[in-house]
Amino acid sequence: MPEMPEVETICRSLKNYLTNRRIDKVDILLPRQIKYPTAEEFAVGVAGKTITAVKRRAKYILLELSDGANLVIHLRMTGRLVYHDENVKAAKHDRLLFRLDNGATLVYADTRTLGAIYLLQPGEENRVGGLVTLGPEPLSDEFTTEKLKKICCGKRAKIKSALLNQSFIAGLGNIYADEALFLARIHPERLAASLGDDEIAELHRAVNKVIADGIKDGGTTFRDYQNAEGGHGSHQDHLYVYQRTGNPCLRCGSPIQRLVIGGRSSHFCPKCQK
DNA sequence: CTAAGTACCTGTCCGC
DNA sequence: TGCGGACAGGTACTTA
Repeated sequence: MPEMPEVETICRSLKNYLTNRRIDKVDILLPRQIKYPTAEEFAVGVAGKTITAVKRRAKYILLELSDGANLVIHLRMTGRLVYHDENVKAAKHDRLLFRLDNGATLVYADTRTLGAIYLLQPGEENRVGGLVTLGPEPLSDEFTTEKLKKICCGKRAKIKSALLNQSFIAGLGNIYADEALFLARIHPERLAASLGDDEIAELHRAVNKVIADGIKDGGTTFRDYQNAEGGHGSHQDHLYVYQRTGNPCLRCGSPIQRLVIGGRSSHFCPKCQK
């Protein structure tokens, strides 16, 4: 569900709520969401530890603990992290309840249960493959036009699929990939290697803009996404193509079309995007 | 190595 | 009303 702007929004709030809070204990309602170590070891490992920092890498949330361990959370499609002031009881889709030293509860809820949670001790950072192989992030110094050119060069994959590959660029998901391609006027089925220098430059600018706009709007809420306060974002009101199939292109008025590319639905303007 | 297809889950919506 | 199928902000695994 959440892409980089949604995860960034959540992390900015969590930083305020969680920094220097101690986890008294964790109630694990669905052990299989913990991928490493075992649920029992996880519970023992976090109990009594203080959260010293809240960080984000791509779509991963990292809670740094006082013993040097890292509590790593990936929300996948429907994961949510919501901070409650009180000692709440478990609701329908709640999977983990972190009880904090100030009486508050950090709730991890996940309808589809696809999310992944890890506790990594110092030296175990490589346990999470997806974290190790991440490419550069939009808006970072490493994500330059030149870098994007190198990423696309020689790739026979369609540009839409390439944008979703986290080892190429880290943080884009299905919404923002479609939005960036619309802004750059590039058809999602174009092969990455076929893009010219000017198109690469446009795409680089577009990726940075859609991600920055998404963060400014506090993310995109379609159904499941909630921020750390349980509220929603507003970027769904400013989308160009995503989930706008049949509606007029905001640039030329042509009906937006939908295609399945790499198993993911893709939305684009057949007239503007070449 | 790259690229594509499938599995993992639950819930909602739409057509028959 | 029920039932089947398509679909949903993602990634890991298998196959070619």
